[in-house]
Amino acid sequence: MVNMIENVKQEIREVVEKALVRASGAGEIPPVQIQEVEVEIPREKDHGDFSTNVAMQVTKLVRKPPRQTAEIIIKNLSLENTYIERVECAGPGFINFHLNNNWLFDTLKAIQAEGENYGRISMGEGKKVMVEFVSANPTGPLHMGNARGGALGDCIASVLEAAGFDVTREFYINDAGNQIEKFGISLEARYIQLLKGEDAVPFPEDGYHGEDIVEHMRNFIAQNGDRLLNLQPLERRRELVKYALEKNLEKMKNDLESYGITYDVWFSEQSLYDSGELQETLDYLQDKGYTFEKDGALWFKASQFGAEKDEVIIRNNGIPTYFASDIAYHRNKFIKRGFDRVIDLLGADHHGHVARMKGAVAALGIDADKLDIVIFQLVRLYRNGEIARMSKRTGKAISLADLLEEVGRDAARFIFNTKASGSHLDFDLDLAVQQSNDNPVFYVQYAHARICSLLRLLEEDGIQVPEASGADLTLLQKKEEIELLKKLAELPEEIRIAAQTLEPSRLTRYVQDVASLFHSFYNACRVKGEEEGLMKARLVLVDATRTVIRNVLGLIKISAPERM
RNA sequence: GUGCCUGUAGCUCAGCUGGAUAGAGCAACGGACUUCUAAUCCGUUGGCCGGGGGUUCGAAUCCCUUCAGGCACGCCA
Repeated sequence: MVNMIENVKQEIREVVEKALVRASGAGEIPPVQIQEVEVEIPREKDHGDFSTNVAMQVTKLVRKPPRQTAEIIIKNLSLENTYIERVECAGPGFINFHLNNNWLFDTLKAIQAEGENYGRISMGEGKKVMVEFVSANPTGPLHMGNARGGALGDCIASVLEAAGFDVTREFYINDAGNQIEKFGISLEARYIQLLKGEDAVPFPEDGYHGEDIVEHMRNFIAQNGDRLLNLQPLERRRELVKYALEKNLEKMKNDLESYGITYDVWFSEQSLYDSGELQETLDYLQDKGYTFEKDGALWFKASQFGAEKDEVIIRNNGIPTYFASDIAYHRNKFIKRGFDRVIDLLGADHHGHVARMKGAVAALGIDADKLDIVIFQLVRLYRNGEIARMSKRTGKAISLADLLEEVGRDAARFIFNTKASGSHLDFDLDLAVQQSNDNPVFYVQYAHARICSLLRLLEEDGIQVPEASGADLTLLQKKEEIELLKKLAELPEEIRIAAQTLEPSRLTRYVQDVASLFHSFYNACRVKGEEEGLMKARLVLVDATRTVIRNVLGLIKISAPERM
């Protein structure tokens, strides 16, 4: 659980805080109370390894020019037993810290010691978090929106795990309500049509017209014949829905599995009806006076809780809306199951749900900040430079299964995580399968394979990766070695920020940077055949790079091939 | 009409809880393999950060306004 960047920042914070106290004690500046000294890594290498803007922040309190304050702070710094080698005042009043490289060598030792756990942090303190994602309507196949939401949600979950949260991945099955009703009517119509001819019964206008419905009924009849014809429609539909839903769920489970996603819980919406939780929730809201009746329907006063308008929760036909069961569902998540935090992923077309859902959570007496709703923008597919809507093979809308078949799991997961969730994403199908340097997936995997190849070759000569403590790491001096090392040191910090912002796309960028710096190193420095001390030090570095690449790829569940 | 998201290099995007000279990849151009994988590397070119106001020591970043694109505004989910 080492986060060397955080350690060094903390060291600098402490040293600066002490200097402030000392300076005010000596009467050089008035006493200043500062919440936390901000320490950052400057963009420009000339500006040191770390810097702080504290002198500028206190400029009003101190009533001196920032540069002068900075000089006073610097004068009072006590740098014994720190990584800090040199300090200077620069620009409008920044204090820049130049470190000796020992912190990087310590990082290397930490990477070797922690191995596959390097990067993990304890930020989450074991708190229970649920990530609910995809939760696609089980009436049809998974589409591109589900594909992005799936990659995103699964990686958010992984990032939170790495950050020390106790994560549950959950899929909410919409197996109740209106669309299931429609599903049943559609299945039934096809069932009768298949048995008694197209004209026997009209197909409902607003039904599901997809070929998959017909397909289900064909299979059902092959297995079960026409025995449902004599049943009451309600009974008949129930059987057909049960059959088709099971098939659809199985297909979804399989598709998601081959996409690398395994859920801890598949949660049924219907179960909220059956357990009485839905009714309990509605009673609660009514008791609290958070509802009112209008036009024969029951409404939730969402506008009292920050939403734009009120929402119907029980229709005038007595049937609860989707929103009603979603409120009960969130009550279940927080209260029945005690999650400290819940994260829902929704496509941009559902963003209208955010304010009212948060409002509902607040109405339940739960801190609405415990619910994060991540909205991701929708996907546009490109092929041959043009927007691709249809699958080449099936001629229908491209499904997750089609995508996996065409570009594979690694490329799909990686590319869906290259952009921030709020950004629109253009997915270039041609690029995703290209085995070239244009393709970021291969670029990173190639770096890993290259490292493995190098280690393999040395091993054939009887040379192993040495213990970091037994190698003279100070021999690592070249620019390419140091740059790579610094990047490796950033992994825990990257995970911290990715967990905080719920943006796994940081990690795909990060691992590309690692790969890039490794390739630069590889071209500038030899390992095999070098003088033994240097070779050993570089071996430790190369092995640590492999660990970092593998850990990140493992986190986003992308393969790290040893040969390419 | 109202709300949300987006607008940064030719293209795809970072940077957005304010910091120093706005970054990366691709594309374009010029280089590097007798030596560990050239699926690689090195260098060069490329920017009124959509426009206009404001806040401040300082704005791509915060506020207002305006333009453009996407999405949503249902007793659908």
